[in-house]
Amino acid sequence: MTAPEIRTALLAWYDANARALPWRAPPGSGRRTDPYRVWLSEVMLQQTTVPHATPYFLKFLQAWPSVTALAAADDADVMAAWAGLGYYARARNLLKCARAVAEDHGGVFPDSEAGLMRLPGLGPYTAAAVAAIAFDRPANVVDGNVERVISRLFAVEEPLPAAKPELKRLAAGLVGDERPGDWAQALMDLGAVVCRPKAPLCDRCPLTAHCAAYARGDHESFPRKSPKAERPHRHGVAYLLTRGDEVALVRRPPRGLLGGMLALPTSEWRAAPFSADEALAAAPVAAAWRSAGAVDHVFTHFSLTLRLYRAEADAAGVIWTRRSGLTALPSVFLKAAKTGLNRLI
DNA sequence: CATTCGTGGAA
DNA sequence: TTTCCAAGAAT
Repeated sequence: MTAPEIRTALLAWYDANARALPWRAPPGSGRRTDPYRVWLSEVMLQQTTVPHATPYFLKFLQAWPSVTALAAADDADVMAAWAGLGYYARARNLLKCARAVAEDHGGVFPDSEAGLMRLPGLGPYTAAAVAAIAFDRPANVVDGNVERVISRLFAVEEPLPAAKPELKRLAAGLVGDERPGDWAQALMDLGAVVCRPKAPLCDRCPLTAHCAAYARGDHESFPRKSPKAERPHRHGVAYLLTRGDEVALVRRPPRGLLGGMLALPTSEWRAAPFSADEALAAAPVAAAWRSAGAVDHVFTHFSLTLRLYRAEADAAGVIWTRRSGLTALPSVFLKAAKTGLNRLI
C-alpha cells in the first residue's frame, strides 16, 4: 500500500460524500471557514456528537459572531449558554482563549499549529485541526475517528490507550501536501460515517483494498481496547428552595466538577447514602424541608443518586432565579429541578 | 502516565 | 437495562 494511493482514494471519496455541516466549507469550493468558526466547532465537538453540538454552535454564533465579541461577553452568559453541553472546563477555556486572541493577538487566531497549541483549551488534536481546516496547514489531525480508521487500516494489535503514539505515527505517514484541510476532514468523516465503531460499512469504503483488518475479516474487533475501570456510585442531597416563582441557585467553584456553573445547593457527594436527619443537617438554610423524590445521573467517572428536598422560604446569599431561567443549569440539576418541582417548570 | 471532567443517543 | 461512546484537554 502506498500513501499517495490512499490519499487520492480518500479525497475522491470525500469530494463525493462530505457531510454538509454548519461550520464546514464544501470540498472543492475554494472557500475556507472562518478560523473562529472552526475553533468554536472543534471545541464543542471534543468528546461530543455532531447532533448534540450543532444547536449550541448556531446559538453561540448568533450571540457572539466573532472572537472579539465572545471575548467581551460576560462569564455568566457564556456558562449559561454552554449549559447542557457538558465538560464545562471547555467553556471556561473558551473564554480564556477568546480573550487571549483578542488581547494578545489583535483578535486574529495564530495560523500555525505551534501558535494554536499555546492557547487555552487547544491540545494536540484541536491545534492540528484548526491549523489544517482553517489555514490549510499540513497537520497530523488525530481524533478518535482517525485512531479507529488507522487501527483497522494497519490492524494494530496494541490496545488503546497505549497504542495512541503508534497510531499517530502511522497517521503521520499518510499526511501529504495536497488539500490538508480536506484530508483531515475526509479521514474523520470516513470514521464517523463508514468506518464506524460498530457495523462498519466496508462495502462503501474507498480504502478496503488497503485495509489489513478488512483482509483479515475481523475489522470490527479494532481498535483493541484495554478494560476500563468500573464506575463507583455516590449519594448526595439537592435542595429546592423556592420563593414564589423563584428558585435559589448557587455558583459552583471555578474548578472541578461542573465548575463555574449555576447549581442547586447540595450536600457533599459521598459513597454512603444520606439519612433524613443527615439531609436536613446539610441543608443551606433552616426551613420546613420536605422530601421531593430523587434522581439518578451518570457522569463520566461515577454515577450519582441525588435525594431531593423542597421548602418555601426566603434566604440571603443565594441567586434567586425564575423557573424559566433554569435552562442555565447543567443537566443533572435541571433534571433534579424538574423532578423536585413536580415538573412545573 | 493515570485521573478528572458531561451528556444523551444508539444498539 | 446496560453498555458504549463522540472531532480531547488539563493536571
